[in-house]
Amino acid sequence: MRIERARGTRDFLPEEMWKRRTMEARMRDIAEKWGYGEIQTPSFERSELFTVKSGEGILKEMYEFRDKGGRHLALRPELTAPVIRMYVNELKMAPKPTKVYYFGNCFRYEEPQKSRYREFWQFGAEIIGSDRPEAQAEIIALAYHILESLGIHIKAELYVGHVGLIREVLRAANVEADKINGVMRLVDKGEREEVIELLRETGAKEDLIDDLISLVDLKVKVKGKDALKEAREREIIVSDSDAAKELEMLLQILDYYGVVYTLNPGIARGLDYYTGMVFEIYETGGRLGAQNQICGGGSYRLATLFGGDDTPSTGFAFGFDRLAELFPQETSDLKRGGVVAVAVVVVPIREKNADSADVVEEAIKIASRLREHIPTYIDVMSRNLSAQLSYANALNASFAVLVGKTEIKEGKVTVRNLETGEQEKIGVEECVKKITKIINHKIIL
RNA sequence: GCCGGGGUGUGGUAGCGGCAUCCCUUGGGACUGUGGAUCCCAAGACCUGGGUUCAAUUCCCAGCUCCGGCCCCA
Repeated sequence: MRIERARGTRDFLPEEMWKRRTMEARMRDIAEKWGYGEIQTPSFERSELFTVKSGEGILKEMYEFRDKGGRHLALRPELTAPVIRMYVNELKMAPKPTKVYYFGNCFRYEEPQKSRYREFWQFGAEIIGSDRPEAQAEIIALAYHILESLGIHIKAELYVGHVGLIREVLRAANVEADKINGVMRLVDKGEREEVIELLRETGAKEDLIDDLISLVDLKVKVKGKDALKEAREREIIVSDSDAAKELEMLLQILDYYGVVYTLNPGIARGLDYYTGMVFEIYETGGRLGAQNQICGGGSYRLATLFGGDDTPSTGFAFGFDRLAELFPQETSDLKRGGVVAVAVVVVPIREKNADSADVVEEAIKIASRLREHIPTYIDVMSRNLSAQLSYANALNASFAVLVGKTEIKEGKVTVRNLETGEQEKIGVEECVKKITKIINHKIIL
C-alpha cells in the first residue's frame, strides 16, 4: 500500500532545498558576523519545560508522549525554552552577555493551513544576560538586517512596542496584579471592547481607561526617527516612566542602526516573563494568508522558571518557512528543474561483445579528476552511448566526455559541447582544464 | 476543536452508473560510436472503507488528506 506523508509535514525537493540552504547560509553568516555562536538542542525535551513556560494548556497543541520509561516528553514546539534550559544547565559560567543563534525544526499539533505546518523551522537568536536598550536594539537590528539580506524587508512591516508602557498604566489604575496578564492578553489580541469592560469591572477611572486605549491605538505610521518625537508630543513617552525612558533610548539606538520601524504600544504579551521591549514583523503583501507574522521577539526572564538565577534576556525567532515563501526564487544557472544544470557527464562507450573493463576504469578516473572541480555524472545503468547522451540531455548538462576504445588507444577523450554540438579529441588534463574554465565562467555569470 | 471547497498516473487534465481521454513521465527499440525530432513497444492513476445497484471512478455516508478561513499562536 501507498504510505502517505504525515499530516502537516512536507517533502523538500532538490530545488527547494537549494533555496532553503541559500537562505540559511545568509542568515547564519550575518549571525556569526554579529558575534553569535550556533547552538543546537534536542528535538524533544521533558514536557515540563514547555508547560512550566506556557501553561498546561499547550499540552493539546504539542506532540506529547511517554517514552518506554514512562517519562513525559514532547517534540519541541519552539526553541526559546530549550535554549534557556541549556543556558541554565551548562552555560551559566559563560561571560555575559552570551550571544547564541539557532536553526531547527519545531513541531506543533495544530490544524495545517497556509504557511502553517505541523513541522516547521525556526531561526532565532538570543542575548542571554541583558535586556538593556542596547541589547534590545541589537536584537531588532539583527533581525532587520537578516531580513534585508534576504531582500524581504521591503515586503514587511516591523512593529516595536514595550509591555512596560501598558503595565504602568494598569498599575496606575490600581488593576490587581493577577488581572494584569488577562488585560495584556486582550490587548495583544486587539479586543478593545473587552479590555474596556474588564477595566470598568475593576473600578478603573474612565480617564485612565482612555489613556490606555489611546496608547494601544497608537498604531499610526510613526516611523523611525519621527517616532521618538511624535511619541513625546503625544505624551506616549512620559519622562518620569521607567518603561518610557527605556523605550526612548531603544528607539534612539534603532535610528543609529538605520532600522525602519513603526512604534506600536499595542503589541503586548499575556505572560509575565516578558519584561520590556516586544517586537513583531509581518508580511504585508498578503502572500502568506492569515498566518502573516514572520518574526517575533522581545525581552524576557525565563531562567528562574527552569531553576536558574534570574537572568534578563532578549531574543527573536523567525518563521523560516514563511521567509522561504517570500524569498525570491533565483533563476540561477546552477539549478534548473531540480537537478544540477551546470554539469559534465562522463560517457564510457562499451562495445558489444568486447571486454570494456578498461573503458570503465578510464572513465572513472576521468570522472574523479573532474569531480575535484565540478559536478560530474557517470553512467550507473550500463546504458549504451545513445541512451547516455539522451540522459545527459535530460539533465541539461553542459558537456559530455566520451571514453571508448579509440580514445584509450590515442590517450585522449572526446569532449562534446552539448549546447553547440561541437566536439574534439583532447588529452585528459587539457579537457579538465578547459571544462573547468568554461563552467567557472558560467557560474560567475 | 469548528466552517467551506477539493482529491483521476510524477505533474497537468477529460469524462462518465458498464469501455478511463489526452498531454506527460519513465524504460526499451528503430539507431551494435553520438542527445534534443519522429515512429514503435512497454510501464505508470480513479484517496480509503461502507452503503445503494445486476453493475460505482461516477450517486450516498463516514474516514483520511489537501487547499482556504475561524480558534490558537508559547
